[in-house]
Amino acid sequence: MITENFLKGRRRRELTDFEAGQLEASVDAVRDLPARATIVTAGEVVRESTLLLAGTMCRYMDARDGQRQLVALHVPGDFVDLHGFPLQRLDHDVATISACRVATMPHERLTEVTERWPHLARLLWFSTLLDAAMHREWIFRIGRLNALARIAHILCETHARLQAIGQTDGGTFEFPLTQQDLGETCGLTSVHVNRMLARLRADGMVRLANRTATIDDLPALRRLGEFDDAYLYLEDSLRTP
Amino acid sequence: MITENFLKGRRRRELTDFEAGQLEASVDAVRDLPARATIVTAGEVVRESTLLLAGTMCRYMDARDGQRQLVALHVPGDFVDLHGFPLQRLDHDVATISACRVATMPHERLTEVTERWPHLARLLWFSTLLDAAMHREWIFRIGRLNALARIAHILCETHARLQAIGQTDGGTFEFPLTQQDLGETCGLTSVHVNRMLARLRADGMVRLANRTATIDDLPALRRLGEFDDAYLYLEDSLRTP
DNA sequence: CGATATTTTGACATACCTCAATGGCGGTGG
DNA sequence: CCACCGCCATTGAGGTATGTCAAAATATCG
Repeated sequence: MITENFLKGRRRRELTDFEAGQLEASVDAVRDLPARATIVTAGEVVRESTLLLAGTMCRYMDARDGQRQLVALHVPGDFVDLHGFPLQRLDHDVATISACRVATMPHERLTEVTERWPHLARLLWFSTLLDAAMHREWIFRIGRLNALARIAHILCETHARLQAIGQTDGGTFEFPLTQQDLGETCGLTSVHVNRMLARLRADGMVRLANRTATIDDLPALRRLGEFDDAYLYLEDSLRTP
Repeated sequence: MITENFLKGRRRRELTDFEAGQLEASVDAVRDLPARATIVTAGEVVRESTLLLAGTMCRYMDARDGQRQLVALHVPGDFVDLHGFPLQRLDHDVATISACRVATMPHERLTEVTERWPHLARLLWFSTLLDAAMHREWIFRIGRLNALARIAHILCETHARLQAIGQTDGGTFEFPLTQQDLGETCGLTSVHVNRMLARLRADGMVRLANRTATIDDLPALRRLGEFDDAYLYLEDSLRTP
């Protein structure tokens, strides 16, 4: 089921079977993408939107000196470039991190569907505002937390999001980011990320290896990262107080 | 005209007179707020949305130790809490910086209007995605630029946004943020902001005084802050290449 | 199995923070 | 209208988290 993970585990997800069907019927292609492939470039006009079915993707911006800043990470169920539907063009690049499977929907079709079904339109709008809420949390993370806490925070976030779509096994989940990537999401160098990860490992909080993260002490990690999942708008049953 | 500045100067602003009228008719109150007043608290259920008519507002989040991180600044024409319409509750606080005038619209009314007029709905959606685009730029600014460039960047952004609504006089515009506030938007301490502002002044780029900013060398400031206004989605006539 | 990307480690540099004190400006009340 | 008070800006000295550069060790991929 293509829309299986869309808004899964979110509060107010009232996506009816009918609406899910409307979305499915809007899909014009399902494709497999290799790791490290760019699918949208900043400034380019976007004519379709991409729903991530499997794998990890990211959105990023480049500084003049070529340094990269990630502005979002995406997990299955996310529309990675739905912002391009109302905006028409994107201000950033979108790329895969791991190999991915995606479904695409033409914008014309989304226009029809949203004009016809205002409630579905509101759900799509809602999903883009979840991105915005995560953006805000990232501003907070980078602006106010130190390196150790930033890393703790993004790991908690990813764990919570994957848990919501049933892709965790206790504290273990796929995490295909390199330490370089992690640095680019946290505003740090890969060298410093490496040292901080060593500390988290030594303190018995998390281990990263083989593109897999294992959280050994979630409460401690959440405390350290000042992580409160309210901004993810999850169902109460998925939240940890 | 209450909606005068809404999406003013934005590419694809096709807000018709009729649509503007529908929005105006949705207003249930126009109010004046004092400076430094909080109007929405994180977690609270939001039942109306607020259009800023005059003054400067902000959205922010607090760290455990009480440090504050601004996540958005708002100028006239912005819906400061429209995210609360699809999200129902907000993950951050919303407050005034200067004294402000605002118009409020009940969510029930917005639901009616957007269900009836899908095109207007798309414009409202668009406006929330402008916020998201600015959020991304803030992530980039804080994650990748040094202190001097961060300050240059936010000043360029504010100048461009105020210029779009006709509230600049050449390089001069109202800027009611204290150096403390500026630090909270850039992830810096007020002491360091002070030193950086002194440098920008000495280099003949900007002066801040009396809640007023004066940009003396915009090209240099843009270069320094790596500022490219593409993410503001302005009409071509308002852009500087 | 070689080639390449990623992680790890060390030594050193620096941008930014912290603490603390002083000075200035604006707003308020008498 | 002046004087005071409080917020805000400014300056200095010293500390620290994080960056830079470089090399070695290890994992991954074809």
